[in-house]
Amino acid sequence: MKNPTLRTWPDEFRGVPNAFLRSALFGAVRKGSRIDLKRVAINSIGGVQISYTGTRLDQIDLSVWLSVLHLSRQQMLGQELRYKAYGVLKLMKKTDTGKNRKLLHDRLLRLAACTVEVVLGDISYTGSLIKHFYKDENSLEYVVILDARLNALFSKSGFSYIDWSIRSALDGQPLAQWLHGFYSSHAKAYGLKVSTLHQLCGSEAREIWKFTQTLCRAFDALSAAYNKHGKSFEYAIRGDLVHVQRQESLTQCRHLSRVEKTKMMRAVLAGREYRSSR
DNA sequence: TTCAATACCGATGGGAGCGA
DNA sequence: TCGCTCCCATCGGTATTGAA
Repeated sequence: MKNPTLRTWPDEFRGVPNAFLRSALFGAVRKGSRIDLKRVAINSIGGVQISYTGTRLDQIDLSVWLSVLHLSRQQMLGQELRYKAYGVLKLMKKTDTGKNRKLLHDRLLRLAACTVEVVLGDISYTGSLIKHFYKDENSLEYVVILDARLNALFSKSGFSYIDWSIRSALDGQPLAQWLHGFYSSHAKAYGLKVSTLHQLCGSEAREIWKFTQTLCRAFDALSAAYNKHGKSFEYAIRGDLVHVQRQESLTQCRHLSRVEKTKMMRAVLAGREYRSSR
């Protein structure tokens, strides 16, 4: 059987499975030591079940993984893919320094050494995020092999596009990056409790008020990043509820438009009055 | 283009202290 | 007791410079 390729997306976006954006798999955790987990259930919503074995992943791991996927998206999964560290760092908008190269190597190791079990309806995936990788010492290239079964996580409605410019603008702010991914995976944002976000993002803050402080800073940063890129993002925290309003992407507008059209047709067929919820 | 060393910056959570 | 502000330690990231 011929190996599949990933779905493709424009250069300014990155495709990410919703299961990963709506869970604490790539958490908004602080810098520093990472704990090792053994088949731990990861907090998630939307009917996604994830269990994880390996070193705790963070937003930098997600950026590295997305960069590898981006470079691999038009090539056959399951085959050797070759990249220079310089190219990957450039794609990640990181400076090409010894520290960052070591960081890249460590993150690739982490992504290759983990095991993720994802179940979403009739879709499931068990395996590492990078099947295999090594550094070719002759050509100084990284040789990466991605599991062909990863393709299952990129079903038509199972993944989202995230704006790479906005994500890059939030570098160094893991919670803001997590929020960006989370809200990018929803065509329409709905009210959520602060405590729910606290669990979903995998924050290590022990007290909710402390997390709320960080959350406000992260939302401010996210809002500024959206504005800088000519888009709007507004939030409000009322009591323990978080409300978000943002400018939807083109694909999400199309999706919402399809949903609205279906609702309208059903209402017309049933002889009911139709009111748009948008 | 690749790699390394160094100094400094800054995001994050922890904890002390304070007032209601 | 709770919620908040402020300060601090940690440690990953950046800037700069230079060599191969």
